[in-house]
Amino acid sequence: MVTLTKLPGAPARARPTPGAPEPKPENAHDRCPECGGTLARDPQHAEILCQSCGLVVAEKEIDYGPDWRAFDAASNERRAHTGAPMTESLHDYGLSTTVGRGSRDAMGKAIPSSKRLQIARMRRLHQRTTFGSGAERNLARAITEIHRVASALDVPRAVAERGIRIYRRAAAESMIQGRSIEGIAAAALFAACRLAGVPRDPEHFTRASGVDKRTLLRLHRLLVREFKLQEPQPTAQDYIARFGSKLHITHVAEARARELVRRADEKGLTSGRSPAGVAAAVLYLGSRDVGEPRTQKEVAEAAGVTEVTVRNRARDLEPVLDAPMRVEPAAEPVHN
DNA sequence: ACCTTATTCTATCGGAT
DNA sequence: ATCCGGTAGAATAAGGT
Repeated sequence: MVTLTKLPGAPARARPTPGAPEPKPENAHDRCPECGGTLARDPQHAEILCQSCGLVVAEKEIDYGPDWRAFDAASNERRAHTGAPMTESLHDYGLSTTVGRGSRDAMGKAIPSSKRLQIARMRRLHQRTTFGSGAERNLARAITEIHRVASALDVPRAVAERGIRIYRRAAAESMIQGRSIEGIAAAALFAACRLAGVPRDPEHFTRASGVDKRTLLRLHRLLVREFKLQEPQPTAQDYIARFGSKLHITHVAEARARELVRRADEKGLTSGRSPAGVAAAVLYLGSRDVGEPRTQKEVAEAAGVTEVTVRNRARDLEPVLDAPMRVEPAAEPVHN
């Protein structure tokens, strides 16, 4: 724990800003004894130093500012001063205690040899009853597995922990019986990835976890159904900006494309279709509508779909084309 | 393990500009 | 020559029995 510093009159700060030693000018009466320059405090290093000559006036200052106080259970948890952080990564959240091995008791007194045997026995029993129970052991196995696969696939730690949380829930609701731990573990991590918006290819999962793709997806569906997990579904709108900029179209064309998607969604013309394909088609039609046409080939390439798909989606969209959003005045003047 | 359904992809062709 | 529009069959996804 870093000792915090605080000068009289300075605002109380409970926590140093991490990574920013921001020396701040202090009050006028705080002057450097050497050069008379302004003093500043550096909470990171618990020092007070002169801004002009760099003299360290005081070190290891005590923070006399108010301590953090907790008024409810939630802040109590956040503001607790002791203990390792809780984590999903250990089967018992890292909160369990164990019987130690030392030859001295908590007060530092030597433990008489007559009691040593008894304590060793307690330790053994304690371990067996906590970690040794079937459910705990399986949970630990699952967590190990999730971490293993997560690191093989470069899944961020926070996402892996979310996967573990899902697994715990599945275990709590007796969904593991009759299914493989590895399978549920992989599916839980897979679901966590999708929920976090960083989906992984099921193929990679299969390779990293040894769970075959079909099983993985089936268990994943089970988890989604049971827990009503809401995965963010990418929409065509999400892709328009990205593909649009690849195609170097103007905002006018992009706006037209968005308008088309909106109308198509209303009429249910996009459901079941790949959002990338829809995005490609509206960009094709939209850019053409506003007089900066792109070929099917170009939009297809930008969207990573084939020209056929562009054509098919474009054909689907015909019903919404009859009321074009005229951005520029009609090109052809009428003579008569 | 096998079957069903829907969608997209690959490959290809003919017509239009 | 390139673009466009359409078709046939393979591949894939998701699902059910």
